[in-house]
Amino acid sequence: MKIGDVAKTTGCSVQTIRFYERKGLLPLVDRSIGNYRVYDTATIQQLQFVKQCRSLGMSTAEVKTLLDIKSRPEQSCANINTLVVKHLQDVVIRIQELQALKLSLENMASTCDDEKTVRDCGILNYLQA
Amino acid sequence: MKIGDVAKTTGCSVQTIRFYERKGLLPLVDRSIGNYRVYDTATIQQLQFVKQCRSLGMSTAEVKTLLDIKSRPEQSCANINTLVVKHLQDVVIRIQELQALKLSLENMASTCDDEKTVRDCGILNYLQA
DNA sequence: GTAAACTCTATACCTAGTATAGAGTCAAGC
DNA sequence: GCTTGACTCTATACTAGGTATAGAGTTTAC
Repeated sequence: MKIGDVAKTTGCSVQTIRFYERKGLLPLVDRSIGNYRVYDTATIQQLQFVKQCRSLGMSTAEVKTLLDIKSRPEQSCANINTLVVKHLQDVVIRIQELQALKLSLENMASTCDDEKTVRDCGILNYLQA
Repeated sequence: MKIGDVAKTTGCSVQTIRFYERKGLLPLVDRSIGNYRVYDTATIQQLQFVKQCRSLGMSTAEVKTLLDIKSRPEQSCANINTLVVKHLQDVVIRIQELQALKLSLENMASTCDDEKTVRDCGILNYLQA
């Protein structure tokens, strides 16, 4: 399978696939005579794994860590749990931050309507306070 | 006031202040004989305005737009409201995305504990499905 | 045989800063 | 007057996670 086909199959762009390879999230695959990348099933599955992790908001560093752990199937999976729980905590914190932000913005938005001049704008007043 | 004092006063770093100047969020201020930036009160207030907007999650482009509008005090402030409401909507959408993400992560985390091997890890299984 | 579609590498761009290097400036102490 | 340390200057490189190009080579269809 060539990179364009892999892109269609997985929904990742061709550039993104090459980017993941450079980042070490995908192995250096074999090349054809014309120097085209040739993908095997295992690598395509790994790309789907990476994509899934990324869609769950993990950083490439986190994904790389997971891939490392994944390559040692006999060991304990405790550090996988740790990583996921840590990531989950980060998401919870981010949600809290954004909810606080939302309150501030709603607060601010309520101080003005469309029928004032810039000089008398409640929002601008809020922002300057 | 020199840039270091402005940094202390506002809580922005010296580099960030210069960065904002380059981005057009701050004017090109006067220079001393030794080519040091000399800040007046209005510019310091503008920096505080920028900082406040940024702390509300606005992009520098949004802040620049606000500054532009702010400079025409006689006009209607309708587009300020529009900008803020749009930004608020973005925040709400982001919160929803993160909440969906949180559910997925919790779901995934619940499929495994620390007492399995990597081979049998519920989380990895989930990520590969 | 040629044209279109594909792939290759390398490089630049994006956001919102942060972190350096190397040079110049200023104020205090001696 | 001279040195030392703290400050400032510009320019450049780096971060994450890609995206977008340029210019060259390859493959495929007709």
